[in-house]
Amino acid sequence: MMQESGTETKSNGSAIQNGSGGSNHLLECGGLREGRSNGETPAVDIGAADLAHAQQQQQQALQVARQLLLQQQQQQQVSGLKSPKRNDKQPALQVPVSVAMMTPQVITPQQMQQILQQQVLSPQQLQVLLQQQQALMLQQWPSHFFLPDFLQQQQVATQQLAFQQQLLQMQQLQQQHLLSLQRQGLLTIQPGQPALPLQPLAQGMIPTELQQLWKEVTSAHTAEETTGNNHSSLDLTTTCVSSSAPSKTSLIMNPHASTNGQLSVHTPKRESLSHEEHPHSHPLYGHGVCKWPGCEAVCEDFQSFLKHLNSEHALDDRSTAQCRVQMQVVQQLELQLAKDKERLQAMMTHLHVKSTEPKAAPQPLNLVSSVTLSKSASEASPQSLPHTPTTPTAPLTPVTQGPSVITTTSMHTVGPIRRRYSDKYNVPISSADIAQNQEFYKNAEVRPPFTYASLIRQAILESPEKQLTLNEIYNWFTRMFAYFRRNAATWKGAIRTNLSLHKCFIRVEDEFGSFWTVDDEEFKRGRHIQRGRPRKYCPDENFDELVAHNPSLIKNMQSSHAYCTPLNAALQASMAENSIPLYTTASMGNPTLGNLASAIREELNGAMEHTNSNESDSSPGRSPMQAVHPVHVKEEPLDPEEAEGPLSLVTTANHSPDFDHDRDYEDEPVNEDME
DNA sequence: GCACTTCTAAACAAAA
DNA sequence: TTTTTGTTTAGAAGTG
Repeated sequence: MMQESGTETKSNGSAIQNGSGGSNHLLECGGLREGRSNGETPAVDIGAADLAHAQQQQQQALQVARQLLLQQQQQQQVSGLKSPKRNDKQPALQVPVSVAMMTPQVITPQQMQQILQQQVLSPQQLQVLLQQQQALMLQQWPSHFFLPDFLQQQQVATQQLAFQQQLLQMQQLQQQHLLSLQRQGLLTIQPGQPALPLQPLAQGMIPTELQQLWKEVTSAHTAEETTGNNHSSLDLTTTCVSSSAPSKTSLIMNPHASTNGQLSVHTPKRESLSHEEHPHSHPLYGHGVCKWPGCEAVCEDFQSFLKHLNSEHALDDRSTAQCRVQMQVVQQLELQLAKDKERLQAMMTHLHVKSTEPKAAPQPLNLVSSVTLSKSASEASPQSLPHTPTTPTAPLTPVTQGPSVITTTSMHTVGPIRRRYSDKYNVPISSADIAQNQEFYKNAEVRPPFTYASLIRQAILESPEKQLTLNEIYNWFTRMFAYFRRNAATWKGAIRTNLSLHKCFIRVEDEFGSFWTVDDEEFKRGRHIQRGRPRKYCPDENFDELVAHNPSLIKNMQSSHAYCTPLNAALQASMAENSIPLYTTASMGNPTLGNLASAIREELNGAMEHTNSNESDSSPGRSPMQAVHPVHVKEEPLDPEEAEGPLSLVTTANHSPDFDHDRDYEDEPVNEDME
C-alpha cells in the first residue's frame, strides 16, 4: 500500500513538477493552470526540490529578461529614449505568453501600479514582468537613461542598500518562518529534499536580485492593496480573463483555492486580530524589542514602543518599502504553502482515490476559508457542520485548510466538526500523523480530524506503559490539542463515552485505581460495542491480544487472567444449563468461587441489574483478589451476528468452538428480554 | 432510503 | 455533598 502509493505519487509528481516549476515563469493560460485548479490532477508533488527548480527557472527567466531588456536598451539607445508606454511588439522569446502580451518594455512605476490595481496580472506574471523591469533598470541605471520619476537616483541608491539589508533580514525571517511552519506541519519538507526551498533565494541572492525582489514586493503590495479585504490569492487563472477585462470584478476567487479550501495567508489581518484581542500585545513588539524587521530597537515598555513605532516607522518610503518586503515574504510563503497544499492534496487524493477516484479531491479539513464551504460554516450550527472526509493516512495537516483556520477566532466559529475515518480506512493514526502537526494542534484551536477513539488510542499508546487513567487521557488531550482546552465537559464526556463504547478500550483496575488500555487489533477492527445491548463480559480474546500488544500488562493481569477463563467457562456452562442468558460482570473477569456463586444466584434471581453488582456483592469495594490482581473489567461487545437474544446466546455459548476462549462471556439480554 | 458510524448530550450510578 | 469516573441511551448528522 505504502509502496504503491509512493510510486504513484512519484509518477504523478513528475507531471506536476512541470506545472509547478513552470508556474514561476511560464504563465500560460488554460491547460496547465486549469489542470491544477480543477483538482483533476491527482498528484502534485511539489517539494523543496521543485521549488529550488522553480527558483532556478526563475533565475533563468531573469536572465532571459535581462537579455531581452538588453536588446531593448540597445534598441532604445539606437532609437533614442522612448516612452515606456510604447507598444512596440517585442518577441516573446521565452517570456511567458501572457507577459509577452503585456509590454515587456520599461513601464513606469505608475504604470505598474496602474496595472496592478487593475488586477491584470497574476503575481507570477508580475514577478516576471518586474524582473524584466528590474533588469532593464539595472541596465539603464549607469547611464541614467531611465529612472522612475518618483525616485531620485540617489535615493534609489541609498534605498537599494537599505533594502538589501532589509531583504537579507527578511529572508532570514522567512527562513525562520518556514522552519516554524515546517515544525508545525504546515510545511512538509521531506528529509531527502533540499532544506529550505527559499534558502537559495536568500543566500544566493545578488544585489540585483534583491533589488528585483524589492520591485516585486512593490507590485505585490500594490496588488494586495487593490485586493482589499478579499484575502484571497490572486486568481492565477484570471490572467486570461482579466487581461481582456482588467477590472476588479474580474478578480475571482482562485478556483484552486476553493478546491483546496485555501485562501492566502493574511498575516497582517491575523496580527491585527491578535492585536485587537490583546491591547498591550503587538505583533511588532516582543520581549522589549521592536520587532519591526531590521529594527530590534529596545523599548522598555509598550508605550515607548508605540512612540518608537510612530517615530521610527512612520509612513514613509522606507517603511512602506519594508512593509512591501514583508508582504513579499508572506507572498512567497503563501506560494510555498499553496504548493505544499497541492502536494498534500495530491497525496490525499491518491490515498483516497482507491474508492472515490471520480470524486473531487478531498475537501480541506477545516473549512472556514473555503469558498464552497463557507456557507455551511457560517450557517450551520456548530454541531451541524458537515463532516469532512478524511483519510486515516492523510497528513491531515492544516495545510489544507485556509490560513484563516489558524486564527483562533475563526476556529471558534467552526465549532465541532465531525470527522471520522471511513471504515474502509480504519487504520490507526500513527504517531507521525499527530506529531507532524503537533505544534499546530497544540497552538491552534483546530479540531483534530481524528475520531475520539483514534485519539484516545494514540494517547494510550504514547504512554510508556501503554495505559492511562481517564484523567491522564484528559491531560493528553488538553496537552496535545488546543482545541480540547475548551468545552471540557463536552469532549470529556465524549471520551468517556468512547472508552465505554469502543470495544478496543479495556479498563483495567488495580489497587490504585483504574486505567485504560487499548487493544490495537480490536481497534483496527473498529468494532463498537453494540448499542442497546449490555456488554459485560470478559473478553479473553481481547485480553490475550492486549497482553500480546502490551507486555507491560502481563505483570498486572496475568494471574487474574488465569482465573478468568475456566471460571468464565464454568459460569457460562452453568448459565446455559439454566437457560440463563450469559451475563458477565467486571468481577466475573476475576471471580472467586463466592463471586461466581453469587453471580449465579443473582442471575437466577433475575437480579442482574448492574454489571458491578458482583463487586458490591462480594465486598464493599473490590474482592481481595481484585485488590491483589487487577481486574480486567472491560467487556467485549457482542458481535451483531451474535446478539440475538437469550436463546441465541445460549446457542452461541454451546456451539461456539472457541467458547471458553474467544467468547468466554456473552452478553446477557436486556432485562426486557428476560421478562 | 438505509445501515452504519461518530459525535453529542443526558441520565444515572458508583466510587473517591 | 461534590466531583470524578463509568455506563447506557437517544438522537443528530455524515458516510457509503
